[in-house]
Amino acid sequence: MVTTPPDRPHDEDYLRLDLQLCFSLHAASRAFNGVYRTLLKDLGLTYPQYLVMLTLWEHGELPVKSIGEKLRLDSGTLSPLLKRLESAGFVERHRSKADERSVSIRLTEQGTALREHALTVPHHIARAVNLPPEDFHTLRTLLATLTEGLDAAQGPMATGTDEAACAEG
Amino acid sequence: MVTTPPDRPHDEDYLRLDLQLCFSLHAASRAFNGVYRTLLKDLGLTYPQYLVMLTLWEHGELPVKSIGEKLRLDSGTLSPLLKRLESAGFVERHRSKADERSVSIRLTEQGTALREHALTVPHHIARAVNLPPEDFHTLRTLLATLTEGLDAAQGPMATGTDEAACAEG
DNA sequence: CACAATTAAGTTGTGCACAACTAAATGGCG
DNA sequence: CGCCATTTAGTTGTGCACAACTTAATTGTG
Repeated sequence: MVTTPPDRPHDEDYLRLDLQLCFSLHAASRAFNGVYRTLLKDLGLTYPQYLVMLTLWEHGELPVKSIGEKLRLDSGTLSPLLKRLESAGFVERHRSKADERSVSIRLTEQGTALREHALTVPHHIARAVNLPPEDFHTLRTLLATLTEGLDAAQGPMATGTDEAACAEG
Repeated sequence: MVTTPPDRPHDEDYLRLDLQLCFSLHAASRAFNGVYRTLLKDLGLTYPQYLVMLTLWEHGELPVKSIGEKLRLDSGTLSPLLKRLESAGFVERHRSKADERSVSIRLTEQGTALREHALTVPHHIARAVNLPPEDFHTLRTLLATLTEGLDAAQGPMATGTDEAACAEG
């Protein structure tokens, strides 16, 4: 009763294809996360915390909202994460004088210093990834296209402002 | 400890590249998850639950371990997930007679019937993704290569850190 | 046969993602 | 000015991922 004669490309084949892409993306994301977890353990950072630190190292002091826009994370994720970064001693939080709704995130000395240790991370990752630069670029472009399409399909873009990362040169 | 490389061709650029790939993958994964979340809401499934159901629809009754191998998920993730699928009425769990350590997961009638509703999901996804089949294939291949490389790098792990808990086989 | 090692599933604790909500500050409008 | 919608963080609750651990069944070895 399970076997269906698929003379035409039946819906069930789409389920199979769906599983393949879902799974690939899901697995790649988790594999990535796993490698970073190992590498970042010494730094005392998780993978999302590392993304936040990378953003701060690149842009300097930022309000929570800007970090959220750049990384597409909302306050429900960022608030506790930043609190943990604060208790780890890597960042400071203080209310903006100009707009007391806003909370600005600033690197501490320790947070700034951590960057030196983080510099070795990309080397390890690059070796682990082991993709030719050209594939690397293709992958990143495809992922960006995919995300764009999915975001558009998901809902009419709430924010379109500054539009952070992924402006590769 | 880390030996500092004598010459360094702008480590900071690597941090930027790292952020770009991390972010692309992370964002794509979450965007994907978001679209599925919306589509699967009607079915009463989450994205990982959908992956499990796809696996069961394709392979029929499976022990927890096999599901874990196919989806690269461990019991810590699967046990509660399957318990939720059970209380939703989509699967049944029962101990194997042959090996009482093993728990076999079987679709209920309701779980089997759900497949009919799920058949529309890939259409929506395909439209949302909106990638040419060729790009689609390239993406999947690159992701698989990436995962393979990362998984390989994860196991043997030869970083110069103080990690000494390496099981060999 | 007894007993240690292995295997399968489950449990606990931490952290992230996200929906839905609250609280406080700001800005617009009559 | 007072009032209300909006904006910005933060909070709560659910679910997933994963490390570390526990429990029970099976296997291997003496």
